[in-house]
Amino acid sequence: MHLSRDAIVSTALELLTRYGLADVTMRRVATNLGVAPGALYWHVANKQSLIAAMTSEILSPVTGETTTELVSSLHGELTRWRDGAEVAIAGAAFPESSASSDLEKLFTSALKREAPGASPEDSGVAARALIHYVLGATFMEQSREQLSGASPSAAPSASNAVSGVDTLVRAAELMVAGLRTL
Amino acid sequence: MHLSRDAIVSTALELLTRYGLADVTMRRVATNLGVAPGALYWHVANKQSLIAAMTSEILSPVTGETTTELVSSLHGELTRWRDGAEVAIAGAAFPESSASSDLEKLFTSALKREAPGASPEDSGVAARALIHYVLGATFMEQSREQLSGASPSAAPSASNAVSGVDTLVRAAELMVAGLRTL
DNA sequence: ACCTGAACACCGTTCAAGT
DNA sequence: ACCTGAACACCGTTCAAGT
Repeated sequence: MHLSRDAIVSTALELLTRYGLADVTMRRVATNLGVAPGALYWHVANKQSLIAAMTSEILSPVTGETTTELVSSLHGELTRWRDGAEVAIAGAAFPESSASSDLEKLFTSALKREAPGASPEDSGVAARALIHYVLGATFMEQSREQLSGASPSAAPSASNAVSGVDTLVRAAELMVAGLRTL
Repeated sequence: MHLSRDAIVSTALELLTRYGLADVTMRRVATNLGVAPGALYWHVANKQSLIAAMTSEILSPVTGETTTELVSSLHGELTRWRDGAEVAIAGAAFPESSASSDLEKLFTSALKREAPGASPEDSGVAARALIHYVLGATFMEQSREQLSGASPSAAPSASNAVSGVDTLVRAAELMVAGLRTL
């Protein structure tokens, strides 16, 4: 059935946006491709590596020169997908995908530009802290959306005043200020 | 069978340390208590809320006056349990447990003490950023341990030089410095 | 009030056998 | 090389019925 790894990944991403991560199962992906469940395992090692591949796809458009831009871009790409942060957290924990180390490089070099005096170690620490913050905060943001049954594309409710892009950007500013003074 | 919510939670935590989160299933918890699977649902709403209760138990010993102490304490309690960070991330996303807001208060007040000039909003942002960093970094730490099949109680390998408590503490110092200068 | 029995509607993964 | 059929060993959750 000219099944391919790419076809599997994009079908998984379709199921993700339509039904959420809980309904992205190997069996449903297979059914959606008109194929037996076992057929997937010729192209993909296991479900974990499929999620890692989805993560790469989700994170690949992230760009930006400044940390502020990178933080907003990352948050934007995560919220563009249903359960995007949850996928990225699960996918980043699985190496073999360079998705998270690519992200780390982007953030680290932006921080080096904005705080040239800081040591490479400190820039790396700050980069990872910011990335984990965006992932974690966006995950909690999306979890609460799901519990309250709200649609993510709706007008931003006042309830997520504590989250949102603004506080993420503010964390980036704090990190840069810290790098400059230490 | 004098089944209770507490008994369920502590059995779940036993299974966690012995077999890992993937093997903490409602059915196994029930079997371990000598009870039918459905019996659990009289004391616990669902698996999600059981994990939230486990999270409260894991995070409750976290203490510290300074952010450095809090960061090490949080990292310590998470690594004391197999898959501790994964449980905490899943549990924190589920409200109804005050575990994560308690943690937020501890971190926020420590930051206020160390950077009294900062606004309450900034202290909150910094607190959440640090908490998410510790959770995320520890999760990746523990994921890699599992993949390499190493025991967590073994001597710290050189491979996790990038993670560990030191970089987490350093992030706390950067955050405090940022709060002081902004 | 609390628990059992039994079902419902699923999972991820493997692997002989086919083409 | 790539896929099917069919199985293995499970899941979370519900709910009538019992005590």
